[in-house]
Amino acid sequence: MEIRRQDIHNSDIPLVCRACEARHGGVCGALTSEQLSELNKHSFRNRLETGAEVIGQGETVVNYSNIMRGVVKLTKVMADGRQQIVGLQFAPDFLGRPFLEESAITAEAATESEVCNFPRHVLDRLVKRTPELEHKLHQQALKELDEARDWMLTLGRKTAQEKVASFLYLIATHIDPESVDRSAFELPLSRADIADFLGLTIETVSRQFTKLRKENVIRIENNRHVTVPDMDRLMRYAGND
Amino acid sequence: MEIRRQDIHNSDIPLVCRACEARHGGVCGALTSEQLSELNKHSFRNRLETGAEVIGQGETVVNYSNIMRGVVKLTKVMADGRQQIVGLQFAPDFLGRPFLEESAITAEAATESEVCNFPRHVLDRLVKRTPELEHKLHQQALKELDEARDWMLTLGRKTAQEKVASFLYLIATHIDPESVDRSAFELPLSRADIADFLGLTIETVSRQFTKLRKENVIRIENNRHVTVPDMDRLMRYAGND
DNA sequence: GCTTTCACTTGATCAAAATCAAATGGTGAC
DNA sequence: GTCACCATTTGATTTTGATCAAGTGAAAGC
Repeated sequence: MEIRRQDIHNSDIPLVCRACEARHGGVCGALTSEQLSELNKHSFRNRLETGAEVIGQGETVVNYSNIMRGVVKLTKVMADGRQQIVGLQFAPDFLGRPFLEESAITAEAATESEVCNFPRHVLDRLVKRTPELEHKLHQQALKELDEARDWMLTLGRKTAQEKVASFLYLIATHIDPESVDRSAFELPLSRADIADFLGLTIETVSRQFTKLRKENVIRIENNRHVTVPDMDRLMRYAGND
Repeated sequence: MEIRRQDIHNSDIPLVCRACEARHGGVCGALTSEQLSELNKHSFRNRLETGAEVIGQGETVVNYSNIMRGVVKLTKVMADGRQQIVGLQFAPDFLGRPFLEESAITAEAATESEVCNFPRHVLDRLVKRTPELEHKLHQQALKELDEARDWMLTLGRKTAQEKVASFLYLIATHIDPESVDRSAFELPLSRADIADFLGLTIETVSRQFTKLRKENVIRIENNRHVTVPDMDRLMRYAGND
């Protein structure tokens, strides 16, 4: 089902939206120029330091957001502090759980990021009047569901080595959607975050990195910069044949 | 956001739909009587034996379904046969992944079940014309996403005992939505399926059942019938404080 | 009635990852 | 330059759950 690109004059579009990448890839692409103007009146952008919280588990949702730049992690915590990252969102993803007052997860910036926020009630009103917008949000939810289920297989059935390789493969294919060369990238997560994403400890993550490095599956510089000489080989290590 | 119940005369509704529970709880509730009649022309019901496959991983999706009765498990398999259940669907859930040709998962009956099937292209056409229907499907996708993320925490961070307790709690609260007394129920899954749902082996699942039984958290008869004397206690064993 | 089969349980041993502990290496403050 | 701090790595040991193997019990077939 192809979506017809709306023929809108750039001059009708709010200034800040014109150069926005999320406008075409993200949910704003479903809006007419008037709707965009309306939404823009209530929206504001902000920069997030690494670790800055967008919304906390159990808190009342005030805003939805579009990620303009950076990586946002979605986490769940248990009462005793055990933590699991249940999703990673990359620009230009929509951030938020429509139709619920209270957030079941914490969202926080994994890297220095920039987001564009809209009040929940404004977007909710817009969704009711704009089937195309609901369709976009529906597609986003389905994409996240597919990703969550893929990751459930990783969490439930893969070995530590396969998990770490799966993580590297995920980052390689998601960090920079435009880039042709996916063989070199910066890890957006610390070892502790990676452990929380994979259901492992930081020690095990570190050991598996060392092992993959010694087997020449990856090269690592400065802890964060990774090079993958053979992506298919990494994929095999990840158990995705 | 409350959805106005459509004021439809029963006489306009297809005979088979009149007594259908999924009509109000499920996606059909979003349809007018004409739309329901239209959809009904192309739909058919069938009974599924335990283990019967609704759709296989990698196959082309021909039908969507509503679960009328029973429990359907959604699984993913790796090339070497390792398997993970990534979702359990209970009546009257909608079954299917809108907008994708190829299924990323296998869906099969965990118990003897009954489903109502509609051809994909018929429902897809209806979705485009019926925002209310897309809204229902969107809500269903979001519900499944919430459940998937809850389960990711279970898979990634809980101990074997907490996992088994979490499974029992999940079944207790989902198997019979109408029932007030949730303290006695039949397990819809074999030990092997439970292991695949929890990312464990059958031996570990069995041992944890024995342990929970010895600690009087549950009682078990005939392997499948479970009684929970204290649901809050089970919840604590599941790590959900 | 007896055997076969299948699901489940129980026991013994093993291995993978967690835990506990210490070392390394880089960065920023002074 | 030195110190303090933090993230990461590496090493030793322990624990949890997997694996291998044998048993039990109930239902189905002959």
